[in-house]
Amino acid sequence: MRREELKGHLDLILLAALEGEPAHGYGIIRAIDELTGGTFDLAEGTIYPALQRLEVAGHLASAWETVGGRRRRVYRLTTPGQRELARRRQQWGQFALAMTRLVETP
Amino acid sequence: MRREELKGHLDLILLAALEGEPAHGYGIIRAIDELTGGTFDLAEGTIYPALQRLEVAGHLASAWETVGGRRRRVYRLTTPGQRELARRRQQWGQFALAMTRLVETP
DNA sequence: GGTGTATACATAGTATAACGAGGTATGAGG
DNA sequence: CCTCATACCTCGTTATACTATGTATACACC
Repeated sequence: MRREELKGHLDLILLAALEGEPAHGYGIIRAIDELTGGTFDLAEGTIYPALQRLEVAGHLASAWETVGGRRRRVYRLTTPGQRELARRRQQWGQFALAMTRLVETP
Repeated sequence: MRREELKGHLDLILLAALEGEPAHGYGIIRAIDELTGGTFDLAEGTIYPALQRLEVAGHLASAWETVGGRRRRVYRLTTPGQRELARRRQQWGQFALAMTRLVETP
């Protein structure tokens, strides 16, 4: 899938991915790939900078973990991040509704 | 609405706007604004270059018209443009479905 | 012990496209 | 005349997803 479409929606995806429980970048990539049946096969160069942006913005917080001898940076949703997630969810709903109105075959 | 979200979706919007009958840029802007209840209030600097891109790509064709003493550049959907519209509609469906799966509150 | 694969992180540079700001011109209404 | 709506255009900015590349560990296989 052409990735230009993702612009402006990636943050919502990542915040939503971390809603339930903390996770690390590589794991998020695979989870998204699996959940969407391969529709979103995100590059590492897409995810890692995006997670960093969200942490700088205060929406995520990270901590190092070691599992099976490998280091992971595990991200969790902060309280401001939860608010941001709600805000973006609503925004997505509005966007999708508008798109549907414009694009639906009458 | 933040416009970053539009990236990659504007072409679909414009092709769909021209599906029924030809229209001109300024009119398309107002039609989209009205249909979406103000959610998409697109700037002229967004629309005009986009229409030109689509014409260069062969998906639209344009002709000058004069209505009430004012010149309009009227765009119509070409046959390749209709195929492109169908393709992008399907793509949007896939995108929206994937987003819904990732973002829906469980 | 070497090779390949999956896991896991990171960054530097590029490309693209929507947008902001500015410019031009006509017609109608007061 | 002045303002407003109509109608077009273009240049420069900016945000951000992506490509390419590099690093390192664990594990299986021969």
